[in-house]
Amino acid sequence: MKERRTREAWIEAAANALAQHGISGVKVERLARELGVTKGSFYWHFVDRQSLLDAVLAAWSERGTAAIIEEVEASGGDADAKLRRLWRAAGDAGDQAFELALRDWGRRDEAVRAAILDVDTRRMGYLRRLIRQLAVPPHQVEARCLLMYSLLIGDWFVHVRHGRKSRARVLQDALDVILG
Amino acid sequence: MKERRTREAWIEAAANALAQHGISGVKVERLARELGVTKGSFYWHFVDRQSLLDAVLAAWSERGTAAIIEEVEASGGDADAKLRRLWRAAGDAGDQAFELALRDWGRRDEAVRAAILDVDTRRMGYLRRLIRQLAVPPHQVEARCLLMYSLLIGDWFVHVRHGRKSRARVLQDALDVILG
DNA sequence: GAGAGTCAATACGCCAGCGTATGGTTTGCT
DNA sequence: AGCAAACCATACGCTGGCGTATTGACTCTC
Repeated sequence: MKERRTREAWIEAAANALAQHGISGVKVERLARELGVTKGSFYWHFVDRQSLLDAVLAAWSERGTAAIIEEVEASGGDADAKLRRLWRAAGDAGDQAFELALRDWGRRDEAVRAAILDVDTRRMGYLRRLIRQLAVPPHQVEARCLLMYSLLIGDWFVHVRHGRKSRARVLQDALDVILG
Repeated sequence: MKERRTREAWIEAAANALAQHGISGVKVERLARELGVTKGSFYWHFVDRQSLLDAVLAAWSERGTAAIIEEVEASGGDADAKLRRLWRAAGDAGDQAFELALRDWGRRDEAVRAAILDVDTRRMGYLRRLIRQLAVPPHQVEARCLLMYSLLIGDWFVHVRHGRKSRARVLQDALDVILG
C-alpha cells in the first residue's frame, strides 16, 4: 500500500493555518478547500479535528529543536559566533508566526503547554551550553539565556518606533548586551 | 436619562473573555450568559460584535499607559528603584493574559496593531527616560529598554525549567543584567 | 478479474453563533 | 395619567463548521 503522504499534507496545511489564523482558525473545511479536496478525505485520514491538532503538535515537537541546532553546529566557530548565527537563523525562519500561534494556543491547552515546556527546555539546554563558554559571570548564565530567548519572542510582540535607530540596530545592541 | 453603565459592563466582560479565550473566544451570547442577560441587551448597546471589540481596544488604549506610570512615579526613589518597582507592577498585574491575547489579536488586525504600536511607544518613552538616568552606555539605552520589555513578555511565553534556580531568581538576575 | 484496501465526493444532521424583528417593561418627565 | 425613551426578552433566519453515512472510483494483489 502506498505510504500516506496526503496525511502529511493535511498536517502541513494545518500548521500554516495555525500560523496565519491561530488555533481557532484551523478549520477542516477550509483546509479541504485549500488542498483541493473535500472533508471526505479528511475524515479518512483523521478521526476528528483534535487528532489533526495533535499531529501538528507532535510534528513540531519532533523537528522543533534539532534542525536549527544542527545547522548552527555544522557551521563551526566559537561560542560567540555560534550564538550570533543561532540568532540569525531563529530570526530568519519564517516560522515565528507559527511559534507564536502555538504559544498562544498553549495558554489554553495543557498538552500544548507540556510540549512547549519540553522543546523550550531542550533549546535552552543548547543555549546554556554555548553561553557558558562566554566570559560572563556564571551566576548570570541562566539569566542571559532567558534574555536571549525572550528577546526572540519579544521582537515579534512589541511594536515600537526607535527614533533614528533601526530596529535591526537595536536588536544588535541588545544581543551585545546579552553576550557581554 | 441614566448614564449607560451596562455598556461598560459589556466591555469589561469582553476584555475578560479576550484574556481567557483569545479574540475568537469573545462571543456575544456567552457574554450575555455571564452578565445574566440576553443578546437583546447587547444589540441595544452595540451595533454589532465588531463595535464591541473596537470599544475594548479603545478602552485599553486610553488606560493602557497612564495607570502604571503614575503609580511608579508616585512612589518616588531614583531611576533604578523606579525601574524595579515598574517591573514588579507590570508582573503582578493580572492583565498579562489580556495583553498577550491582545497582541496575538494584533497579529491579524491592522487597527489593533496600530493601537499597540501607540501604547508601546508611549510606554517605551517612559522606560527610556528612566534607563537613560542609569550608568549604562548611551548607545545601549534603547537596547536595554527593548530587553526589559521583551523579558516581560517572554516571561509568560517561554516555559522552561531552570535547574536548581527558581524562576523568580533567574528573572531577578536578568533584570540585573539589563540595568547594569 | 475479483475482492480487499485506499482514498475521495456527496449529502445529511446538528449545533453555535451573529444579527434582526418585535414586543414588553421600567423610568422619568410633564 | 400618559407619553417617550431606555433597556431587555423572545423568537426567528441564516451561515459556518463538525462529524457521519453512503457511495464511488482507483489500485494492488492473488
